[in-house]
Amino acid sequence: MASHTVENYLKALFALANEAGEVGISDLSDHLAVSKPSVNSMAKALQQDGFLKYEKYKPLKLTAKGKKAAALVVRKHRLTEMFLVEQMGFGWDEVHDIAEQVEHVKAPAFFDRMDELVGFPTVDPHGSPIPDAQGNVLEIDCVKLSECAVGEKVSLVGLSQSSKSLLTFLDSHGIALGHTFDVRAVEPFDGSMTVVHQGATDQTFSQKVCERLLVNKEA
Amino acid sequence: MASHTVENYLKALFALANEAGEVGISDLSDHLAVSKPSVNSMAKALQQDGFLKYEKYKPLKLTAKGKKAAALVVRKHRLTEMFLVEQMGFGWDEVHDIAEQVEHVKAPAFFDRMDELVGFPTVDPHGSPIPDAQGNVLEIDCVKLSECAVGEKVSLVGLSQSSKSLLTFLDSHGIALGHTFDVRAVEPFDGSMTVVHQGATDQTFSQKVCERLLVNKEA
DNA sequence: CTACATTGTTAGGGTGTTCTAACAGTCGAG
DNA sequence: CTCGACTGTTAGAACACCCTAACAATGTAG
Repeated sequence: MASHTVENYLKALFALANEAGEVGISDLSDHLAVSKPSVNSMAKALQQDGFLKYEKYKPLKLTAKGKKAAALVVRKHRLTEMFLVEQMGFGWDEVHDIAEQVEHVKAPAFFDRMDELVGFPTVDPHGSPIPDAQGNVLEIDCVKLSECAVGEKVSLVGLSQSSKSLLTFLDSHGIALGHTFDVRAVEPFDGSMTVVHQGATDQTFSQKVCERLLVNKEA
Repeated sequence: MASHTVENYLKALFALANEAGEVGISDLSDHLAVSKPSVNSMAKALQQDGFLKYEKYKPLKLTAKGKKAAALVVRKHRLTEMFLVEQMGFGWDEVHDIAEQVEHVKAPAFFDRMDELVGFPTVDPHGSPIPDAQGNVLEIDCVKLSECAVGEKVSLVGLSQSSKSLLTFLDSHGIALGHTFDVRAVEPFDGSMTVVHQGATDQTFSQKVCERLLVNKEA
């Protein structure tokens, strides 16, 4: 139903709205690498189709219909990533770009079969939740590693805005989802943290890295 | 490189040119369900890009570049079909429409991995040859069942223009690639043929069906 | 409260792909 | 050899999406 382009706008809206709920034209313009006038006119079109609430000079807000449509695109993206990793043997740092394209396929059966073959997962290879077939998204209970205090023991459950370079960095340090960290020290000067990885090796991460690691405080 | 649309034109050109080598504007117009003026202007564009030789009022001819590009699209399509059947458990009658969309993905690694996972096949689930990565197409040695004479023993190696309804028909008669037929009788009135299927059951097919079944005379 | 930086909007234009309506060329049947 | 049927072409317009240039609104810092 929705074009390639519309799906991409919805996905971006969904991603940017996560916390705020509201998105500015410029945010979208940056995120999609498209000019502001383009976003502006697309905003009008999306409102026309009932995906968006839009008033001049006001931030954009997805409607219920828009949220659902966006979640279903995200679902296709994340199921594809999961399938690429689990069934096709790709690395978690290789799958994003491929999924970006496959997600636009219009064939529910294709994604349903992927879902089945990877065992109905709830999170993708980067720990992001996979919306269900109705477009409902499960919230994951986690905090940024950068917000943890010395002495806490946590495990990695996800990444915020995983990028290829972050994934490569993590790979090169032998870090994967589910791994544990004991927070040993936080450097007040630059916010870098020293942790014990998997109860074995000491590693130090910059604040930039720590802000991207989503962890779960262990029971 | 080539857009979605261009890939579809190339694929159609490739399919229609198989025997003739030359294709009329109207053929493409019918095959792609697009108006003749649209085909006309696309023909000019494709020539501009060196995919096509086009002169006013003359049939269209793919150049070497065009043939290769087309073969590579067909390769993506057929590899996808093979993957859908072999790895994802779809029926041979379900895969065409999905592959039609997946074939446009621009990610060589994705198709290379499919190729590997299904064991570098040379034909797709309908017996059509899969062009290699350089765009070379292997010719398959076969004739139409309708051209066989009484007494011949043949095996099914492919289908010409497999459509969903043909595949469903074959499924419902328990017929699959590799199955054997002994030609028992040819009805002169309507060209229908009676054969022994898999050395066991007698079946009668209309001429329409027999023209679509590509078979190999057994050694 | 004004001034500037940021953000958003309008106007106008470009490309790719499609269409319909009208016209022109080609080719076979008589 | 002409006529009609078919095939192909031109002209003109639409839609989706993108852009730049110029202008307007907003909101914050002094």
